[in-house]
Amino acid sequence: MPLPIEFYDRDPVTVARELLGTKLVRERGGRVTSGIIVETEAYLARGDAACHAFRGQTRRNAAMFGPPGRAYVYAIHAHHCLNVVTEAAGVPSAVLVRAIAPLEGLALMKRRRRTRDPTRIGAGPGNLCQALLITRAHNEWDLTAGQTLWVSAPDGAQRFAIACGPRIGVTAAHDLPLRFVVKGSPHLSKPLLAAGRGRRVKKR
DNA sequence: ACGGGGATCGGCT
DNA sequence: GCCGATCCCCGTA
Repeated sequence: MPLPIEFYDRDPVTVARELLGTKLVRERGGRVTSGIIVETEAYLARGDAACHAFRGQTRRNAAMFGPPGRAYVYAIHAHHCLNVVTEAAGVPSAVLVRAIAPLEGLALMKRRRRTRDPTRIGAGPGNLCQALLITRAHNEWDLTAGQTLWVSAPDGAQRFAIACGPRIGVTAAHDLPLRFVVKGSPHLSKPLLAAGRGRRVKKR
């Protein structure tokens, strides 16, 4: 069962934390590939200079201004990144999915990624989109419909620790701990920075 | 029409 | 750490 719209219609920090351990599923031509989400980042509607919506709505970020539970997919260099849109329409927040632990369709994902190492298949937002064949064609896709691309609750109950730290690859608002990971997962895009070990701050 | 930059990745030093 | 690939999008004119 896909997660319902109510799951997404909450603040992005809550959604980012609760997405950990859920299953991201891609179906194509009767074949399923999927993975457990192990790393996310929240992008806030207000006061977050790193958020794509910070300077208002454009054609690129329009999905973030739409209803919750839709995909926001954007291209960067030769890669794609998948976000889930959070909060009500008009409140432009989202959660970036940064890493998955591969689950179903491992052989197919290995072929798409051109690697045999399972820990590198879904490690990174561009990499997981390559593994699951997610492209800009999925921008604004309704993730609650349970077709082609969706998120579902994990099959069984599981316990894990959540850790947080600064977001990857952003210079603005680097002090905010808006990156969330399943502690100790071998599938993370990068190790979590220890407290006090963030990006060097310019001295004066 | 043009120029610059980016929520990345992988390879190299 | 640094750099290049590679391309879409955005701001400016």
